[in-house]
Amino acid sequence: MDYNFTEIEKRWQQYWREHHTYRCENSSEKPHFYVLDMFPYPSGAGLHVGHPLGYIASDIYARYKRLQGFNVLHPMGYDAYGLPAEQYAIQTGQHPAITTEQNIKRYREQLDKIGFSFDWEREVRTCDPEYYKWTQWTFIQLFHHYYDKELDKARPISELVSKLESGEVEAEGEKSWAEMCEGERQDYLMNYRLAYLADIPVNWCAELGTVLANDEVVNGVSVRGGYPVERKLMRQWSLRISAYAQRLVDGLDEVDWTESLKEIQRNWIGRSEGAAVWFPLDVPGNANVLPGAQAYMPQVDPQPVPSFEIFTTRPDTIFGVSFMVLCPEHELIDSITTPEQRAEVEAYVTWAKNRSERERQAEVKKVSGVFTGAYAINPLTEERIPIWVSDYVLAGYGTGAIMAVPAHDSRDFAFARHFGLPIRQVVSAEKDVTSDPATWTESMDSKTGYSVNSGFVTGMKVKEAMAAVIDRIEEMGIGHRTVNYRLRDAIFSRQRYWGEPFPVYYKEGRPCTIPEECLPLCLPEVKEFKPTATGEPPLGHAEVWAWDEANRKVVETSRVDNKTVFPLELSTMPGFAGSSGYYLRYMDPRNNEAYFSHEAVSYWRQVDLYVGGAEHGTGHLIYARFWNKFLYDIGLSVCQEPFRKLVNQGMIQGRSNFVYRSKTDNNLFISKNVPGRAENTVPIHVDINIVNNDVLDIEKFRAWRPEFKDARFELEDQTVSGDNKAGAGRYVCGWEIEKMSKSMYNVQNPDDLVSRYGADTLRLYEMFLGPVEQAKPWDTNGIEGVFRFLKKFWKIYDSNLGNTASAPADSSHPAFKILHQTIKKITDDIERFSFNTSVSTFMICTNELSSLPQVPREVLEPLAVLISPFAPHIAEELYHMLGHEGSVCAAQWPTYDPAYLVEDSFTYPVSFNGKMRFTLTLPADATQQDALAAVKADGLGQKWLDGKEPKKVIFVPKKIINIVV
RNA sequence: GCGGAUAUGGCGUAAUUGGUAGCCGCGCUAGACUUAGGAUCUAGUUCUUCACGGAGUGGGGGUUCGAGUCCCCCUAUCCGCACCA
Repeated sequence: MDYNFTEIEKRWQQYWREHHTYRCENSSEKPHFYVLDMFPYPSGAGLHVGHPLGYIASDIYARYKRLQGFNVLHPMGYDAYGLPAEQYAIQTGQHPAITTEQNIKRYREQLDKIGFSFDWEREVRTCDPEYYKWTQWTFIQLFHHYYDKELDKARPISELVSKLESGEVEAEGEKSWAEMCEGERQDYLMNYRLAYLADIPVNWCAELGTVLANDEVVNGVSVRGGYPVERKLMRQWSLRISAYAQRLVDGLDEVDWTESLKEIQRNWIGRSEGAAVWFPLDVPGNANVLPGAQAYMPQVDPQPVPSFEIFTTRPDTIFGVSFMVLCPEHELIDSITTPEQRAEVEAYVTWAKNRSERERQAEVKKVSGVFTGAYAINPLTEERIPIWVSDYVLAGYGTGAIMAVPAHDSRDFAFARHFGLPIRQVVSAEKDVTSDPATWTESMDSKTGYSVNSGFVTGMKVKEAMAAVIDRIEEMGIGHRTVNYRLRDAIFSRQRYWGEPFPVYYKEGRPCTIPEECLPLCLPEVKEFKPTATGEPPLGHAEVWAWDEANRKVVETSRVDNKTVFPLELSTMPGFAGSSGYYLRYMDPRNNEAYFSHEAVSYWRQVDLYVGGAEHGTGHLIYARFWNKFLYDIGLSVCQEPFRKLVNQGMIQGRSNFVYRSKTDNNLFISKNVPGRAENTVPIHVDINIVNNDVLDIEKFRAWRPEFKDARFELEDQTVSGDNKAGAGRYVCGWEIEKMSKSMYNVQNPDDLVSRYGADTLRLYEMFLGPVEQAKPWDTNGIEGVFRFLKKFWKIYDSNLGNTASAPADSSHPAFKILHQTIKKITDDIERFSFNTSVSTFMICTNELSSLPQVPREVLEPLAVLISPFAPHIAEELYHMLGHEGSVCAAQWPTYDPAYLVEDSFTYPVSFNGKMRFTLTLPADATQQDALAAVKADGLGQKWLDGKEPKKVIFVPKKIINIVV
């Protein structure tokens, strides 16, 4: 009987569906294990071969864990809100819900064909009101919580209110809590809420008509679509993720992720330790009349002095400050600029503010700036220091003001050189040795060496000097140790239609959340998906989009009277909203009373294994960790970190094929290795589906496109042979690794491969390609080998099942040793996610078993179980053929018996001076003396010893014999 | 510029702890079977040499009886961040 994968796969997929084989319960005697894939955005293009790579790996692990007796949660769902469906809607008028539904259906069909063991009864979709109810609910909680720095966790905002009322905490700013009216109090609290509304500089993408989060912008253009992004001040919802910066850094120490991904996150969070220092202004006036200045009270002469705060990571270099720089947005600029400089400063500020992000980033190397005419006083040296304005100082980091130490900061150095400002060396690699900075070509940024020209810290090591300067500054009351983070709050509003509506309405211009019991607040219908004529988001078109406070329901927009009926928020939430908590919802996906029950989360706790792409390092994986920590703070989540172990599957790149068209004859195509081809042809992409092992199917090529119907070919030389001459007498195509894309005709669709080779072959082949974490080009050239292996594997069972009815096999049968070696290797490989070597091990095992006259069923049975995580369909069929009634999923993972693996002899490589010369088989318990004697007795040994006595003999039992002569 | 990763036959890769470099597969070569092969099977396949041998894991140096593996320097490619003070 032949291996009929089509029939087998269809049958078992149906069996699994009918028997709910992969249904998973929330309680069990068994230990629990949660295996999760990053859920996909269901795009119109369907699944390509890159998607399943991670899914196959996690599926193998999930199946393996089940066989080992774990209760495994292995769900799947869809990140269904997003821009492409909405862009499509704008172009065609097709409602994104319909497009999304169709795409999901197609994804599901494609996924089902590959034989994954997902518990589909737990499926979630972020666009489903039953799901996004809880996204909205979380938003409401974020709105009503603030970050308590003392307790280092989120607390209800009502606690802050009572503290302010009781006077336990004093309101910062000009007015006390008692003096504020209700509106002012609400505005004040907005500075503390974890979800807050504020006028902030946002990344505005005009083409997409929306703002974007920092991780959605790369090099000044949007990640989706590559459209230009500009800086703009807008009133937007944000999440105060920066409050969690330290915990997000600390948490990385307790998760099992790759070091590179942890580094990406640490980089993104960008923690830096340093000092905040107040520099007094040498300007007439006092703090009260200088907007943007702060008052500080010098201890010597207790007069409040107007000053401003800077942040530095190099307090030790304070003696080398030769100018100060303010960002163009700094409040102080206006009040300190001298009349002579005013025109120039204003022109510069206007220019700098109008520059797009892209220009700014592209021209990072260009130095620009202007002197304000004002001076500050170095608090340690009492020197007068000029204050400049430049856009190399960023408004969003620190205080937007710096002390410039050109000798030891490359940016300050470039600025000083450009404007001819003094450069003073205050750090030296060697003690007391200085050089003239005028001769330098670059600054000395290193944090090693000794302080020089630095008053009381001169001679100290940099590290000591830093501490000493901070101590002095703290004594003087002009600064303190502090930590800054690069991580900014996440902009949470999108001016789009296809996203979660905010459960928010506006009363006198101030946001109120709708009652939790009224959730979900469903996405309304709109006539158009574009912004409104007045520039409002698409929800501005909705006819039924107002909140009737008294009746607690959504009513016609026209009924807004701002007395009982109020306007609802018109923005929607960003893509990362729905994906930030989906892993928790899977634990209890049909719960209508709560996000998830306490019982469910107490049972599953966290994701034990998360598989997905590293491209989410600065987006989803940060947001989800933040979301989870917040839910932890309010008592929902039970673990601080959501994803215990994370495996990043490598990106699958496309492998494009080319034909070479003659430059002089449009119908002539010259094969790759024809001499002179390179100079006389231009490469043209050709559909990879009409190329096999880089050999072009000429007939299919002629049929591919009308302009090629009369194509003529110059083929490879018939006579050459040998390596790399695959196509003698045929047309050989060139190839290149590129992004998988329609326009390059290199997209490989898994469905085609499944129908040609079967899902099991596809699964094995994707794993065989190389380590899961490694990026690799997709190349079908090797799939035949894997397919041949499965046929061979099948044949072992097919030819042995007839003759195994007899007595149990003798345990000395050689098949047992092969089996137990395989069990050991496969188990090890799965544990370390080395699935490519697993496939290779199965091949070796199959080759060895095939060479035996017969294989006992005591070997065939565990082997079927062993391969079932990798190739579940064939495993089910073989298991069934062996006489089992149920699914192989109910079997037990085999364990190896070391008794079968003991060797009574070992073949030693014998080296002379470290070079392997020959091998020698000795008993397993041979000693060094035995080994040396055997070498001396051996003919080859005598030859290499050449009559000399060995100087040294290295003998490592069961490893090597090395003789030094 | 900073941070991270990678580099092994014609190709994808293996070598888990410093111990026979190249397992497994593709491709290629020769042969068997066949009307035929994009089927199946057998043997071979790092380079060089008739052979004995020699060389060989991006390049250079080092540690070691022994290095693909450890250390130092360099090169190339990929990824992330990028005026973050």
